[in-house]
Amino acid sequence: MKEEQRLFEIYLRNKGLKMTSARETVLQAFLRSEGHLSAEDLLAAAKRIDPGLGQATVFRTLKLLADAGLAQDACKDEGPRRYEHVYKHSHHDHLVCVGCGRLIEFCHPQIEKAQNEIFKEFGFRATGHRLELRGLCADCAKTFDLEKE
Amino acid sequence: MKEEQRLFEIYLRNKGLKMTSARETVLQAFLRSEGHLSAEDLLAAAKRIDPGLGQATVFRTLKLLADAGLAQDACKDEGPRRYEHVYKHSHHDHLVCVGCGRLIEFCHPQIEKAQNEIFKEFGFRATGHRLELRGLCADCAKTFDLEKE
DNA sequence: ACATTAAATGATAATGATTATCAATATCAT
DNA sequence: ATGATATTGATAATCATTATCATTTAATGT
Repeated sequence: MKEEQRLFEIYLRNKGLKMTSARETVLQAFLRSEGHLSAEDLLAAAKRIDPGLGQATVFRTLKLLADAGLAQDACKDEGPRRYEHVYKHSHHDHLVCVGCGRLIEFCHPQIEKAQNEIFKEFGFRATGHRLELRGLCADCAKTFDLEKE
Repeated sequence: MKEEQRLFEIYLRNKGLKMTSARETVLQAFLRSEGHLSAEDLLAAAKRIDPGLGQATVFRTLKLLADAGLAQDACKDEGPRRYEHVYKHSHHDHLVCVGCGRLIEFCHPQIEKAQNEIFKEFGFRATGHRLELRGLCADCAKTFDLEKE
């Protein structure tokens, strides 16, 4: 809990930015949450702490959190952008059903390894990666086949 | 060239939709293009074929193309959604520099293989995947380190 | 503590991308 | 050709995000 706050403070200081109560509120709301959340979600959560909080501040702070490496956006094709935790949250990739939207999180060390090879190959310093597999889950595949006939 | 058109026609027929000249125009424009293109890009290209074409039609048709499996969206975090070719275009993954935006396309058979294992493991029928590695290219990493001091 | 300076805030307007509406038109099966 | 229905382009509407701006707030130096 406190560790992330410290990281955020350090990040802000290095950038010549200020730690404000509004930013603290947003950070708290973010840390208490789980899963993929949009700016709107986070605004709602943060307003439960400070009802006077402005919407724009959430957007702004969310960007800072991402830049600070505490949040990253979880690539979703529809709707608003969604963020997820990075710090002290084990990395996972996504398997999503294009039929029903079911989302499975998985982790495949071999893939992670291969990715690092690629970063090295192109002389990149890794900052993140995102792997999204899309397909039909067993149930939806069944339904889909029936529709075809 | 013609093959994609046939596929699209079949797709439309199966869905009870109609092949119209507007859709043909959009498809032609899409097939002639390369790379990642937004709805706006495609509208511009399609208008060179038929200046009277409406913007909404491009959005609508692009969705159909994606649904038909001819296009898929190339996940980009900023700006409008962008689509890329699927059919008869070899799959590639993306390595993007968060500093300068440089985009490298690569292909790593081992990763592809591992992905198929995951689909199998969860009983999914694969329809697509997207892998995006993000980092700093050598040049930007250098600049970045200097800034810190 | 206090003043100073620059950044941050919330409200609101503005933008950009996408989607909904709708009357007129075009397509397909018959 | 005819009729049923999908499609069109124009426009308005919506959704997410960003810009603007007067006021407030935090960090720094005294």
